[in-house]
Amino acid sequence: MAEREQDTDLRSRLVDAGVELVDEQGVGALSLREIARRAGVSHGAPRRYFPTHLSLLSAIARRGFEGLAAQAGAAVATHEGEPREQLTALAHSWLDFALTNRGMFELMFRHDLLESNHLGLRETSLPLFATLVDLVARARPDSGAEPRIVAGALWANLHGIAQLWGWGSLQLAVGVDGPRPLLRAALDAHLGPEVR
Amino acid sequence: MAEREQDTDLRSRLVDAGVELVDEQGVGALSLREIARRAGVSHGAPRRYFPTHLSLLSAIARRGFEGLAAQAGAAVATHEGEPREQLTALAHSWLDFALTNRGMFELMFRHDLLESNHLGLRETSLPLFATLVDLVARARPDSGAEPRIVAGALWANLHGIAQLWGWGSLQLAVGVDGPRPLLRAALDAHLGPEVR
DNA sequence: AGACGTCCGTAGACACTGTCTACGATGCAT
DNA sequence: ATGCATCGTAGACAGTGTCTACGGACGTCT
Repeated sequence: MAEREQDTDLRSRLVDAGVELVDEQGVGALSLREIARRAGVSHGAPRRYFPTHLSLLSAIARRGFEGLAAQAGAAVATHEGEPREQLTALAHSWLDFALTNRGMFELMFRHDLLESNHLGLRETSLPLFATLVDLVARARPDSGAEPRIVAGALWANLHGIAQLWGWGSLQLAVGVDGPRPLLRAALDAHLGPEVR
Repeated sequence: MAEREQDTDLRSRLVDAGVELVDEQGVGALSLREIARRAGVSHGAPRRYFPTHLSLLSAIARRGFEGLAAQAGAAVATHEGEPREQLTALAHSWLDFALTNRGMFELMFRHDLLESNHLGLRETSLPLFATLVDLVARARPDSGAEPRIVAGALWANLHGIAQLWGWGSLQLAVGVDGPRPLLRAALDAHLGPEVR
């Protein structure tokens, strides 16, 4: 009859509550006091573990980064040895994450709500970008372009599609039924047309 | 000795104050009361013209969209008849706007702060996208790809570069001195390598 | 066993926010 | 001059993040 997750430490309970909350009601619902209420404690309690509102939000966002990194890593692992396939799998995984966990994805890139130092950007985003560079280098070894540049542009493209599609700017203008054609166009553009 | 813009109507004075404010102090400073203070009126005054905080922010953002559209239009007009040049000019203009007016640019795409219907999205963003589609179609007439798709992907790419570069995620990972190489890579990718 | 000290959460205050409502003041039309 | 509509003021209300003082529970040492 013990109330759920009542006996674990408050620190992770708060983050759990925040993850649920952003999932159900979006970024706007992530007030410090609402998270505390959700966790069943008073509004001053979080201060013991998170000195500021932003630090709590950063911890919540970190969960998102970890989830995304795991999901993307799994997608890359399924097509070992085929860089091009790995890249498309990575891209699709990223987009799926953005469209499935909308609130969390928005939070993760609302850098005005995050402590850009403490957050899991260095620890999760950078290695992920490193593998992206590596995959790009192996997917098009003949090209003279610098892989870092291509990877950066591709990353921005991917992010832009996820973002713009997420809030409806693209389906209005482009008029397709899903973001997949855009993703394919971006991949073809940055990696060269697919060989088959 | 008349205080500057004291005699114009309050409606536009409020928007002016907001534009200045977001320029100087960023999106976070755009509270209703602070804008009212800046315009020299009480905190209840804006309600006469803007029923809600979001509607005022939307009016401010509209100024940004108008400015961006004007700037981009001018850039396109300088290279009439050369679609490829027009596209690169458009892209550079867009990026310049994003990096010069950082606060405004952030506001313009914070759709949680904007009334997505009333705002100048339909009136400014859509025609701009239409010219983008047109330019893409003329810049690569031989390609079999649908111009709308290519234009959508390119626009997402452009937006992604502006956004990611704006908050420093890219220069950290890619390690170049400016966003220009990324822009060039994106244009080359989506439009095919430049002929010279 | 008793006293002490540290940890952890509560509760209240403060300044600030957006929204709403009641109230004047101003100027124009009849 | 009288009425009226327009416009801005001022106060209240619920909500927010941060800060500080307080209480209670726990373990350790003498």
